[in-house]
Amino acid sequence: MKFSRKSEYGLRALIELTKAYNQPALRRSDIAEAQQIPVGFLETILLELKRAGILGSRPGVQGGYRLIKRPEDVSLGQVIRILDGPLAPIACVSKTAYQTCQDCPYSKERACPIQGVMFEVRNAIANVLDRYTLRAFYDRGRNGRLPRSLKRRRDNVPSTAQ
Amino acid sequence: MKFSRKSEYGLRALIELTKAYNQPALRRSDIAEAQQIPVGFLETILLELKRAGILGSRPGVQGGYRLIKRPEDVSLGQVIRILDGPLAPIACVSKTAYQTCQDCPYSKERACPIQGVMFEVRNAIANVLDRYTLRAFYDRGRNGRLPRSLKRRRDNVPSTAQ
DNA sequence: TAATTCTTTATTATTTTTCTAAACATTCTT
DNA sequence: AAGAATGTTTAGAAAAATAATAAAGAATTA
Repeated sequence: MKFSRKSEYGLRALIELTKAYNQPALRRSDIAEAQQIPVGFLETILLELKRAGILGSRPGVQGGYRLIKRPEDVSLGQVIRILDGPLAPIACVSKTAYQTCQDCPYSKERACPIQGVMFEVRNAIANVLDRYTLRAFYDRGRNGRLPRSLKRRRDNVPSTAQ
Repeated sequence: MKFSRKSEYGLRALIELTKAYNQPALRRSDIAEAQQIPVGFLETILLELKRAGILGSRPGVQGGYRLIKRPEDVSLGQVIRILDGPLAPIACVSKTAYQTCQDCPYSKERACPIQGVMFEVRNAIANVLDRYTLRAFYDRGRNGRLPRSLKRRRDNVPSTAQ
């Protein structure tokens, strides 16, 4: 259930771009260096984020990438969906990429004993990731804590699990 | 963020084995047929579940696999951890398989702007999966609904997301 | 026009997942 | 004790997904 390297790199690149919001564009090589990301791979990531309308770019001297949406208007869920695809742990509970499960022996979905749980998992993930925006990267001071306004509704239930 | 086929097959096999709880063992070929799972792959899955102490088995005539724990004592989270590994979306927020992120530029973890969110995601997933047990497969009648006793604490927040 | 930087496409490498095969061991029945 | 039915183990092949690289091209600025 890991996120891909691509999502991780994408988020880390967006940390840099959010810090530079409303400032001169960042070259991909600068981002790559700051976040230790292979520059060629970063390229494909930045372009996907650009096509999705989150980043803008300009070639040439003084060129580079910059965040063109307000940090508070970009949720981490959006970013991860762009780079990694649907959040749903199985296709038959995805809201935008729904597919019947291949080989699923339950023709009527109400009868599938797994679907309900997976739907809850999907919602639980989406509830967290759609609640956080890039603003969390922008606000974050040197102590690394979230601003109080974002701490509401955290379900910080203790667990012995992995 | 998909679960692997292995986890899906494992859960589906456990549906059959839970329905047959306290009844004669099921042959792997019967499970494979009922749930449309490649029998060779199923084999490795059943053996992992056996080594983890969830299933028992016996060779020979009348042999097969059976659930040796009570359905209510096996959470879906346990099953998925056995077959797919940690639930955490990145290693640095796993409780039992913690690792510092490779190439992470934040030496002090409190300073990583991503870790907090991912920790919440991990908890959100674990909260759902550790709350459901195989009992959900045992109880489930032909209407496919959960028994009322299991519906508590469901965070069924509507979302437009995938 | 030349330097800089993004853009696009293709391709390769690596890793993970999924699946198969075959020889072996155990249990039960007769 | 023999033989049939079934699980066990190991190795590894095949397929798919992920990660990374390369190279030629296009846009922008000075």
